[in-house]
Amino acid sequence: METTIKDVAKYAGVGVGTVSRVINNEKSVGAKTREKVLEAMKALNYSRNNMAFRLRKNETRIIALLVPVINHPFFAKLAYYIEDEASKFGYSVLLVSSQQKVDKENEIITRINQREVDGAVFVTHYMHEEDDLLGCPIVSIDRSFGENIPYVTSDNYDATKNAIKYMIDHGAERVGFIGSKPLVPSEVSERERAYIDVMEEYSMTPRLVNEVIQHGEETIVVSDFIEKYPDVDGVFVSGYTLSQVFYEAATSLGKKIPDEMQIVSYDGIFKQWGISNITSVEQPIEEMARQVVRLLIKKIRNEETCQRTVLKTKFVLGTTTR
Amino acid sequence: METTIKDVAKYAGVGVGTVSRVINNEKSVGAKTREKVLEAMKALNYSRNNMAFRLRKNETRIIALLVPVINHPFFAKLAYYIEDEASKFGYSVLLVSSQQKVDKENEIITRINQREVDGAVFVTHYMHEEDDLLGCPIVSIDRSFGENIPYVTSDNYDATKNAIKYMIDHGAERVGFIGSKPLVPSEVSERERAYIDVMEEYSMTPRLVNEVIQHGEETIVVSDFIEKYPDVDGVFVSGYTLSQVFYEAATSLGKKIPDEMQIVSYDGIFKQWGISNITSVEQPIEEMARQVVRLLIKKIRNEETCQRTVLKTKFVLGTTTR
DNA sequence: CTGAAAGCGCTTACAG
DNA sequence: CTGAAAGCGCTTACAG
Repeated sequence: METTIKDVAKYAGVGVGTVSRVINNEKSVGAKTREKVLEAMKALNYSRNNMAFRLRKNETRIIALLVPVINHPFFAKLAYYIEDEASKFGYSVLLVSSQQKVDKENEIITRINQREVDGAVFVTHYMHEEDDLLGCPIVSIDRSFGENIPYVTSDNYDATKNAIKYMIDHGAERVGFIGSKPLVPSEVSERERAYIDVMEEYSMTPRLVNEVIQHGEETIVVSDFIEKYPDVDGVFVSGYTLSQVFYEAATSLGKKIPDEMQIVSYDGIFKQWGISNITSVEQPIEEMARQVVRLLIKKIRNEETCQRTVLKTKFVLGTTTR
Repeated sequence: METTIKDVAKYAGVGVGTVSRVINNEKSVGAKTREKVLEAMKALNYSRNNMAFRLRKNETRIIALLVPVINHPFFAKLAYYIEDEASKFGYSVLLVSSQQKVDKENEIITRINQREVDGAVFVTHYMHEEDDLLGCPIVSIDRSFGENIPYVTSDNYDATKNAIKYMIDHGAERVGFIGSKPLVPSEVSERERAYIDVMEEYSMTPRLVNEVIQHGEETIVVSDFIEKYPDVDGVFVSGYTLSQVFYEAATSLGKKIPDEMQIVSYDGIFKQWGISNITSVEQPIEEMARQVVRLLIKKIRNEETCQRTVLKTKFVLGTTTR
């Protein structure tokens, strides 16, 4: 039905090998022969069957992107740049949302082992045995699954420290921290550590809530925090959704921002999404995306990679700090 | 290197056909034989090479999703539900951002013709010859490329009409319309038509800007509009980004909303993205996504499909109407 | 119930 | 420069 290399060969009166060579632009083909083949291809409207190509070459030229949800500013932006970067290397991106379900994650791991993809970017919240993950090269963001899995992250510790000090320098005296505790060892935990260190350095009492938060439970955690620490006048919020919820909760409680309460968020800025103007530590998402793809390509090609890449964040002033 | 069906067969002391039958859960295999094969598979840590499988079956079990950008609430949400629905049918989603570039779109069309995917969802703004698009089944959103390409849309005309009447009923006397004109015939144009019809019905003067807007140019168009029609007291904004920009511009111009100016947006609501509370015609994105996938699966299976599917929107009151 | 063989559409040594 | 042939790892009639 579909025209194959054989049809083209017959039409052009050459062998299939020759057709293949023309398709792949090999120089070792006579001008006249090439001409004939090209004509035949056009006449028969031939296009290569990539499934066969891939089987033969044993590569899919596809990488998987596993995110908790794509429907989220951070991951959507990440996906955008990952796709863009991957396409520069001739790779396509298979999108997989784990929906924060562990079996969904395992499903994709199975498919990786079945060589549906040449490699994968893992942005995920569950534990996996490193051994299960060796079906293909993997890179990750913000966390490591093991020695063989490089990852990209941002300067969580320093950035958080600076952000908190900024609030203190600008008058905050009772600074709190609210975050969603990662389920697994993750660089995100550095934010909490930074907070605690600053509190110690300034001899301030920590006002800290850092729990495992399920998607949708942000509101509860925020009200708990506000109830527990009604006197805070500066808050570091770790994470985008949380910062949105916190901002809304604080304003609807009648807090004057930033006069009565300052807010800084890690990851709170998505101007293009029309989101409110919270002072934020902005992650270099584009750069993270591109780096992670380049790392993955290197892994696929069996080249040396750096196990941990730390990128610089940017402190962006909004209207929620003095 | 990787263990194949042959290795398993040898290990289990059976033929490769038998192994294949076990893998595919065919009943016609003796219990003991099955046992042996299963053991061998486990012992050798076998997993099927899907590239070979696909070549043999002539299907990739992948569908492509072509969007202008994934980094946008509407498309991200769409992608989320498309992936979810597709996975129910055993399909994966290949993500392709056209970045609003016509050559990027053509690139993916080529790849479709190369049988990288079994089908595609096209959400795109450029013209394409229907003939070029017949490499595999395609479905679309909001527009039709031709008789062979079914699409899903929302009730643009009725919803817009109702929304505008709502503003008029609530006191608006000089109602404007601002939108981004589609480059191609699209159901989105029904919004403009609805606006014009209402203006006529009420004998009101149209205050209309509907241009082709490049990504990033929204601000200019909005200021043009405001300059051109400084007296509007009600505006229908077609599209998400535009509505964000418009809302910001209006407030920063000191317009009292909704007292001096009402705003209704098509597609302006993305609560989970922390976006402001604009009265909106809300598209049933989840349902659109699921329908579009089901249509595509039907096309792939050569079943009958409905060429045009119209889904109901919801009018959601926010704080920008009286 | 099971094995040997053909074939999916390509690529790639191997000869010439 | 080019053709015939083997083979990528599967599935699936075909015989038995």
